[in-house]
Amino acid sequence: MTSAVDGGVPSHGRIPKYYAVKAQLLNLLSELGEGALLPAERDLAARFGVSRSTLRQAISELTVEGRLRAHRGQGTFVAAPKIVQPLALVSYTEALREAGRRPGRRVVTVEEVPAPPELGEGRAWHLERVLLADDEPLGVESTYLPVGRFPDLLDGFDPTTSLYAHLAGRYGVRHAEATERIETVLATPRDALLLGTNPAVPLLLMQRLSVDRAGAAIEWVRSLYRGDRIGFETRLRVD
Amino acid sequence: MTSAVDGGVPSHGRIPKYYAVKAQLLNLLSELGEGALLPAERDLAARFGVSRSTLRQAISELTVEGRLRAHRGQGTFVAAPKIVQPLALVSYTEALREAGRRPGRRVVTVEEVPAPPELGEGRAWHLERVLLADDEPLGVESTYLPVGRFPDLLDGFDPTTSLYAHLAGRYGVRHAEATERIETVLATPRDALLLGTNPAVPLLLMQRLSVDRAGAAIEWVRSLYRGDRIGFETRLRVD
DNA sequence: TAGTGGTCTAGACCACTTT
DNA sequence: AAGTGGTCTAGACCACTAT
Repeated sequence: MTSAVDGGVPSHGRIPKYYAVKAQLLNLLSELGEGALLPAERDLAARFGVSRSTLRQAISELTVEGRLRAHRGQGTFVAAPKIVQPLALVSYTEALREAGRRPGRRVVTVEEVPAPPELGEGRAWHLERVLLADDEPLGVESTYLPVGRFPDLLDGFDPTTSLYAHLAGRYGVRHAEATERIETVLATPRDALLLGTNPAVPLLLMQRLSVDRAGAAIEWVRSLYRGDRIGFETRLRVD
Repeated sequence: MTSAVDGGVPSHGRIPKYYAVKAQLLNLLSELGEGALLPAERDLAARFGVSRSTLRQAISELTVEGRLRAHRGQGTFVAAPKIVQPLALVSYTEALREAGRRPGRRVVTVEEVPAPPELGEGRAWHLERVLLADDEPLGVESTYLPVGRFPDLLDGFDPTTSLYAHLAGRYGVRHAEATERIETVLATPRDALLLGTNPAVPLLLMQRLSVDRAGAAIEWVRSLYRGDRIGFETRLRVD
């Protein structure tokens, strides 16, 4: 049986030229193999008989999908597969190690600011860090913590190490529960600089509000992950 | 305190022109308000003193972010806010009703196919449906179910209604647990047609494998949601 | 038929990296 | 200096929608 039930869906229109080019590029990628250098855009455009703009639209989509990686001044390379990270209350360090990658962090900002609304009134520490996997940017993470609860947070804390480990060790804090929201957004020029990508690449925006066993808000985290390099996995149970 | 710890992040380069245009458009959007018709692309390009291509790059990003919605032949409109759907083992029907929207489905395909590897050997039913919210496409969902377990699935099942309700009512099936993976991808021309969007819009790809209380695989689902119209929310607990 | 967004072209200049 | 990807332009044609 292969009956198709019509539902009012329009028939396939003509296929845009850049999409045919994308299909040809996919063949080329599998021939070249991971890590290989792609021919220059101007050469590929000539080979496929399209303008450079049209070729770039195809390359742009493959970049978004994580199949290609462009380096200004160098060229475009066939990329490695995406990382899959569990969606759970574990630290970035732990999760990445289990995925067989080398975690790292680069501190961008440490400052005290008015608390974001999610944490209520008062002041908050703002810690902004670029998350690295094998020394390459995977995401940028902004963590906000209430100053009232952690007044001396910065004493003896190395911001390139695990914050979760520090909170547990120094304050005995246990993350009990969190609400997390996931959506796609585009990079701002600032995000793009931090992530080493271009503004047209979609990111996974994750916003998390964590509470401890007493129900008090511990942290609010806003993370942007490169959609071309990472996906997330979770287990769902019936309540 | 507002000390910034240097982490080797490059200083801001020059801002691309399309990004300045995007900022101007954002101002315009808040003046116009939800549902308003935007001036034509050629007029906006003239107003901002840029080429139509550059204006379109700005408009394209705002479309991806869900702030604008383009209709070919009609114009571009200021969009409504994103839907937020809980990430849980509840049916689409239920979840959307709770979000205050009117759920709907449009059947694209009903067929019997070789089972996808996730379901093991054998044959599978493939049910492909466009998910609607207030009559507009929100996503496209492909569900695969083992024919061996549900041999007479199609008898007395209206594919425009809830599959979960049918499985529970006819077979007494309880979804006990699922593994779900989330990432971003781009639409193919076929997806774009089904979703009424253009291929440059990133989608949220969700792949779910559900098992019953006995641990047997019940279904494998591959869903594509429009990233400009929906986000997902989940609650995390420490094990 | 007129106006809209979607696609495509040929050419230009830029910032960046390598030689 | 030469080559790369990133941005931008002016103009063209298309499919679609409304009148």
